Amino acid sequence: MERESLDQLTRRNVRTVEARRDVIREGERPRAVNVVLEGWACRYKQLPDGRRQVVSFFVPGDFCDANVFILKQMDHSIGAITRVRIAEITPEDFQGLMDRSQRVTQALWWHELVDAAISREWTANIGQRTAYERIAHLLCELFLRLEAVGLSRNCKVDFPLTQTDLADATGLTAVHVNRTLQELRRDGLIELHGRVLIIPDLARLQDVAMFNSNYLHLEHEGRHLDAND
Amino acid sequence: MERESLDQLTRRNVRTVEARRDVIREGERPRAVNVVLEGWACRYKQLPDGRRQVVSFFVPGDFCDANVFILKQMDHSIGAITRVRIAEITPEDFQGLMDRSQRVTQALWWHELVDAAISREWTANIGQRTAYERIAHLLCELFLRLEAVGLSRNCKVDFPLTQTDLADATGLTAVHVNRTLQELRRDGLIELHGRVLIIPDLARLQDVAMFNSNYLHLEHEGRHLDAND
DNA sequence: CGGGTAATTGACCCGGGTCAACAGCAGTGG
DNA sequence: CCACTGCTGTTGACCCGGGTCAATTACCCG
Repeated sequence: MERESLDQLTRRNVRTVEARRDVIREGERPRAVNVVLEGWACRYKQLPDGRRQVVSFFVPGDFCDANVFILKQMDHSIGAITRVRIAEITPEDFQGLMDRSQRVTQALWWHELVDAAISREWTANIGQRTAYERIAHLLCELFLRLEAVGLSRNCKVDFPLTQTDLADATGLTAVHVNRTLQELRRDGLIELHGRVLIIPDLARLQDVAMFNSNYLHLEHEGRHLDAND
Repeated sequence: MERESLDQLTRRNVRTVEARRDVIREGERPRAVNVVLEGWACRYKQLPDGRRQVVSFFVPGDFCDANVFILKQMDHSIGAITRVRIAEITPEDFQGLMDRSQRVTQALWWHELVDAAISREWTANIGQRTAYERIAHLLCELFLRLEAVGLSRNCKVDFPLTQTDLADATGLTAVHVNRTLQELRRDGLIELHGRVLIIPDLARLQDVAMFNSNYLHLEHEGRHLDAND
């Protein structure tokens, strides 16, 4: 039942944003809760001098901040990586959703908590790991998240990020990402060509990345209320 | 009225944790929402090989994750920096709090959103800024947060972090933090001796740090329901 | 086939890490 | 009152992971 009311809302206001365009920009007033239905997007922050940091990726099923509209303005931008289809849920609809069902509210809190956990993991990733471990870690995370929403097929996922995207997300330069990806390939940990990523032995990749999936909290029932699963 | 019911809850189960002890450890099941009443604490994550990343600091008034008990286990630890007094709010009380008042619920969401925003800012800070900018940025943030809860007095705040804490929070080594603090002192941007931090000209420090306070969302009313203000 | 984006390579450099010694100072116990 | 211990801060010498700059080389798409 909750499933259905959510589905309904995500069908109402759908818009499409072209690849490499912004969904919403830092400084703007958030109008709605965005749900990514299709495609990839990212949050990013930009320093006055142009340096750019991607602070999270959105894959299908992800919410961009339940309740953002509580805040007066965006403190970061959301950009489309590929062309994305995005559902906008108005504050009223969103409130209604939470009023109607305790379970949906729980699921939304769950999603927020996981989102926060991912963000902290990124901080630790960038702060402590070497380039090699760091990229391996990010790939593990993305792979598992895609798998969780049914977007993997025998160790293979669609992977639209450029090396520049990876660089902006890991705090490295594109040149160094390039070299590091080559090492990962050479070591047989990944296959990455064009838009396809293959991780032949996830356990091994997790190992070198010191990846512990606990922060994704994949076992909880709450996740089954995600927009896509 | 909401103010009072919250105050009441934070008086009920208070415990004290000594400096440098853990409040709760990664892997444990979260039992309650923790509110820091007094002292400083931090969240941190530790890699299997010992590298440690502090992913946030808690100062008086801060909530450690509304609703954490939704999750099955902690994906990080919370450690006391100084001796801290912490109120534990049980899941039931917490739920009651939210059921009783829409405004409190909003304030809690506000707090979660700000917490997430801070976490993202840290990611960007570590990913993009130089050591000098990075430390300056962290000091700006902490100063403003302390000010917001009334813990500053003419440009001066109590500052119990060691250089090792700063190192773990910024992804630098303690040695380099030491050298960078000396530079900041030499440039007249900070005075830091013992447990006292003085920022004679905050605007100037913000400038070199490229610090934009928007992510703290200080202007919102919601913050006035924090445990300490 | 032309134009643009993304990936790759090479040469060189620097911010910050590492290692190791030492200084300052608070607490503690004799 | 002083020696002892342990933590925090400081300094110096040396090194390396990753950045910078600049030129190519795929690749994709119309």
